[in-house]
Amino acid sequence: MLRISRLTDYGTVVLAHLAHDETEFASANEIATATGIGLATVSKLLKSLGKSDLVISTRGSRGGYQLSRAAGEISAADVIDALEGPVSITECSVDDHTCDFEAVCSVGGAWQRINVAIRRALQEVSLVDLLRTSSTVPGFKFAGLPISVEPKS
Amino acid sequence: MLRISRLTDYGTVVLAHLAHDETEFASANEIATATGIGLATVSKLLKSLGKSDLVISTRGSRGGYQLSRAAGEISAADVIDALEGPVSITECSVDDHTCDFEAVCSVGGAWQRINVAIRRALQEVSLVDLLRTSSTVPGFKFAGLPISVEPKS
DNA sequence: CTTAAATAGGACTAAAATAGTCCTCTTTAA
DNA sequence: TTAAAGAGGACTATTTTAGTCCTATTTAAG
Repeated sequence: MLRISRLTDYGTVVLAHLAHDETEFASANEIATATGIGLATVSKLLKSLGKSDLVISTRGSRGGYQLSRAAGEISAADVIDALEGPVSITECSVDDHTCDFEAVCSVGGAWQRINVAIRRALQEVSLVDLLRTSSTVPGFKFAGLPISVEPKS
Repeated sequence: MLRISRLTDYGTVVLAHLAHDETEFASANEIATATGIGLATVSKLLKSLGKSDLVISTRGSRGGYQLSRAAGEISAADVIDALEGPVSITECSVDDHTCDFEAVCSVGGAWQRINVAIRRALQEVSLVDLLRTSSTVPGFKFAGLPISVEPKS
């Protein structure tokens, strides 16, 4: 447990596609086809990512999405923030301390420190790292046949 | 987001109580009273913590719970493992890679590295740290009156 | 100037996880 | 023998999450 939601995971895949497509521009449809994630879901993700300025959208016919900045400048923390809201490991560490048990709670501050440590780990990994790793895990096979890790549309 | 469940948070409070009670022994009832968490919930937590050998139970009248080892030897990771199962930031990093999208997924390994970093952060914080922090956050007040951070039963 | 391909923004539903409660059984001290 | 505890589950309600769908807007191209 202690995991990111599946949508956030997908969001990373979507961003990775954009980071890695040589044109660095693609429609939701293209991304859905390339990644195997449903169009509606990809679309929803891209809208959220747009609100957080991780992608830039172009509307209208021939529209699509592109990364708002270099892949190296987008961290895992950015993605989680965009799709799940700010990282905070406990409820009480989220906003202005509205925990009912605060008076009685003998825990507390240490979670904040853990939070900082986790956040640092998440900030130190960028989309580039996420891509680089995948290329070092080659040779996936299906039914005995090697298949492309990144199907080009 | 990316947070531990509320029950895990409570679990930490429960363990902190045991770590900090000078007798280091208490019944579920006493802990519930002291912490303000419902008895049934405390009871459930302690049962789970017992299964993972973080606490030792004594059955029968005058029974109760105590920590199975020194508070310094119980890490936040232990608590999360006990109450939520092993930490793994993505679904695909959990067990034997049963992700449907693996063929198409260009992400992957980097999450594992993040996972390791998070786990390390969680392992480096023990119950002792969780307690120590609370004592450095003194002077909590309710309705203008300072109240004890740890109400003795 | 019309059409088709896109994104924007929500509303909505179904499924899954979570929190919390409750019941029955066993153990053990008094 | 009784009462106070824990053990182990079953169960329910709530909340969160995932996924879909609908309508409006934007824009390139014919």
